[in-house]
Amino acid sequence: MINITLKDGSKKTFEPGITPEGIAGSIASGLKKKTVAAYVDGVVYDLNRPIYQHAEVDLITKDQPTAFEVLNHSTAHLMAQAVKRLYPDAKFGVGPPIKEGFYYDIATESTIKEEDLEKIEAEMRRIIKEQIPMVRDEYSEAEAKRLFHDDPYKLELIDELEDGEIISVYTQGEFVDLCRGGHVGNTKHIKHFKLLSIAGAYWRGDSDREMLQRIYGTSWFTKEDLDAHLAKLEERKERDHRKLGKQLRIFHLDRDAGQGLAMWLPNGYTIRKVLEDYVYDLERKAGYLHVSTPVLGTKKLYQISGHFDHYEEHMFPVMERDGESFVLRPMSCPHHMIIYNSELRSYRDLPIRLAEIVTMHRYEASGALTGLERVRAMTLTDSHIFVREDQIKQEVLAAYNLILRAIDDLGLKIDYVELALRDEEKGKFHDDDEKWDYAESVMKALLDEENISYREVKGEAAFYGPKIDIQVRTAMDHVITMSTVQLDFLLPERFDLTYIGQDGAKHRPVVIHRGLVSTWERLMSILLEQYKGAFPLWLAPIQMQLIPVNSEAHGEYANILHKYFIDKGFRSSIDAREEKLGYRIREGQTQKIPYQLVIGDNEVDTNTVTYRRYGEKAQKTVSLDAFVTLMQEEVEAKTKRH
RNA sequence: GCCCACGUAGCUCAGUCGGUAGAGCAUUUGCAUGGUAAGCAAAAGGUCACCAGUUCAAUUCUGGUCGUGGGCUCCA
Repeated sequence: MINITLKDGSKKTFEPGITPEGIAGSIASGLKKKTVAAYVDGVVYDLNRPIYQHAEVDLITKDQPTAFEVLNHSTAHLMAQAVKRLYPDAKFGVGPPIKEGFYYDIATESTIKEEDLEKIEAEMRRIIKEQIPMVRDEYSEAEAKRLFHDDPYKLELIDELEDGEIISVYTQGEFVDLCRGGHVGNTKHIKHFKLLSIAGAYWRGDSDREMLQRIYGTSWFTKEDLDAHLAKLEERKERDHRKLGKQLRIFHLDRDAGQGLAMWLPNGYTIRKVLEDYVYDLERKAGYLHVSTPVLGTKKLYQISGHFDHYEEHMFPVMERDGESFVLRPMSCPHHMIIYNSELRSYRDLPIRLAEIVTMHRYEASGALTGLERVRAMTLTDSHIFVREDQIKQEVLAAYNLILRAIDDLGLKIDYVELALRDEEKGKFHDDDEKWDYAESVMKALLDEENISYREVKGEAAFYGPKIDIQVRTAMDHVITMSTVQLDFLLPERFDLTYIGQDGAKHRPVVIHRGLVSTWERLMSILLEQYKGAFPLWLAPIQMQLIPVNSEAHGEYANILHKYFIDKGFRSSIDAREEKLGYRIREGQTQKIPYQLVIGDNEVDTNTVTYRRYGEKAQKTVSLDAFVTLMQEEVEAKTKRH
């Protein structure tokens, strides 16, 4: 007999060979139904994997995240079996569970088309009906290699396993796959799934290797969960900034204007200008000095900085004129270095915080371009802070706090903070271990002292130094780098930056690179998706729409109000067209204008306005002054509506 | 850049098993004048992304180019 200790501390004895399913069934039949797999001494066991030793067992029930992974992993296998039946030459790469489902990478001479997914789904249902058990076996490396002798992908994976690691193989009817597990034990446990899309994916994620066909799918325990997930995917399409950007006339892309070269339409530019003014003011109050520098610069400038050597492939090609080489700038750091050096600096001058709204151009791979999210011409509020070493901590922290403030004002949420460090890869980072060690230790110490929790990522640093990246999760569930604070000991050296210290000697300043809220392009895509196009009042391109009931009777008063609002600094519009009231209201609603004001006899007679807030059905009549106060307070509150 | 799919009016889409196309909304013009999500009618609007090939004939079939989308790679 073996002793099984359950999670709640209770102990039970079983015959050796008992399975997690058996343990669950011995406790309650309801539990058996809910159990998908189990942790046995910390290792995930299949529902039907026998246990032969004394062990601690923690049953994994359907409501746990691990259960979703197990289910989706098993569904990936189920799909692979179906694919193998339909495409006998198919070989398989990897097929893991992912956050919202699973995928499997497939190599076959045939091209699997979107319309084939239905056929594969049908075959999967057939296999479910066959109630095929998923049986786990353990192999030695040599045995496993014999088993998969005609599958180059599996052989490569086996080769990379640690020596001595147990190689487990799952047999599911005629289908055999190398796999770590765990699984749901039998195909009959898989019920509610859908294959979603087909895409290309490089083998091992390496763009030099062949491309496999990847099928994405998702699998759930209940039909309700599956339907809810599919509805969520639909809902995401409604939030897509490309769709909203067109509907609300925010930006425009045109093939003749250039791929990835977005044009801002009046509505979009209005929002951008509000953001620019907001950031300018925020920085001004935080002691930043604003500058402006050209979009074009010499190639030499970027050779001095080292950018050209590291990023030439991401820059537009060099232009030649008068025997000199020019490039479109991919960033502004070098210009700011030159500005710093344009006069003699004293230790008393530092820190010097230079800021600029910078337009820059980067050559992004054509396949990477996406709406406003990934473009080739972008504008961002960039800053370089020149400090003495003793000022690093206070200035990094101040920049960090400014970022927190801006993200909060925009109504966005930080997902996590990342500390990007270098790794050993040669040539990727500039070569000065002493400086690197120091810079990395300064960043770590600062985060630790301030109790900021963060994830360390090796190899993600800039070539000139470590960086703190602030990651935001978008409404589309993408994690993106919103803001960054980077420490740089390299560029000051390359540009020979100095200041005169208290001792009268020359010293080298340190540069802090700071990106506040990504680029306007990317920020706009995030805000569109975040607010589903219904912008908070302070950002809304049109804040109120005035609708006179009858333009003859009420048009004059409406016009007076309109001018009054404009004078007060609001973005007002008036719709006095000879159209039905309902028609004009509908149009304002589809444009998601925050306030609609209908002006009729009542309003003219009593000097009031009747408004309807976007998203609400109710109408309210208030005095003109009360309305203006309401608007001002809401603009002031930014995203925090009272 | 790579794999797959897609590209029809300003927008959203239908259609042509090869005989140069249609709807709704938007636009323009009449008529209607109204209290919270589409009043009625008419007109105008398209080299069916572009370039080749096959064919008596191509928007439709084939090839290429460009663009867009889903992914992969990349993202200072």
